[in-house]
Amino acid sequence: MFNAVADVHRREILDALITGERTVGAIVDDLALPQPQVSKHLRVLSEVGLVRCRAEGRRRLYRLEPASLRPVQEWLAKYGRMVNDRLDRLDDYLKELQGQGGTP
Amino acid sequence: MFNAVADVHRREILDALITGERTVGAIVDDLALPQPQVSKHLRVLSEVGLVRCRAEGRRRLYRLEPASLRPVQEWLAKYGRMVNDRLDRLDDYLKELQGQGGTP
DNA sequence: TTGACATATGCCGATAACGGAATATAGTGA
DNA sequence: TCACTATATTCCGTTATCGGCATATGTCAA
Repeated sequence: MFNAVADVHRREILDALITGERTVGAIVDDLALPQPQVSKHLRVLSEVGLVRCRAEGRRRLYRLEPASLRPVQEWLAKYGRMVNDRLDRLDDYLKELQGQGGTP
Repeated sequence: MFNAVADVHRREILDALITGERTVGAIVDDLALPQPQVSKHLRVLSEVGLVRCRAEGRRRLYRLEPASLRPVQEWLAKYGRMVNDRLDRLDDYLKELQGQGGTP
């Protein structure tokens, strides 16, 4: 799951699916990646449940299954307040400023 | 960055640092990992800025730098509403229920 | 059925990641 | 200085990953 999201191209594929269902070919065009690679990445994303496939004629429509991102979101949530709260680093900033002196 | 977080042990190390600064030895004890591995993981985390090191005598105190998680958080935020919004999957649930019938 | 299109799969080579064991470095106290 | 503790680094073997290419599978259209 975390691993699936760790790959840039996989994230790009997910991003491309935000707007809705998309054909493999459409994704290929969007990302300018070779088609076999896109298929392989879609397979990985599919295996971890981040994406779902629906066949329509000879094309396959992939769509996001964003609920599968919840583990990531939940893990991140533990840090969420700290990430946003810039006051956490205020003392660090002060220390750094003191260490460097006012004018370089 | 995403890669650093993709590793289970690295996530565990980060988790161990949530409560505050910690010695390498303390982390080793917490996670029951061999010390060289912990040091290596800390190096990786350090290189992407997720963690900061402070020397005190012969020990090194590592602490979180949670602001470095912001890229992850921002990327995830694009899906955030969908992840939480269970209504997104309502139609899926309905379809599944219809497909399975009421009583197995 | 044949041929064109859409997608998936298999195979290969290069490279990176991870774990393990040994060892190096650095600080501490006698 | 010497021994000891704490941490980092190196080397190595194994395994996973990714990209590229070729090819298989399946589907439409005529």
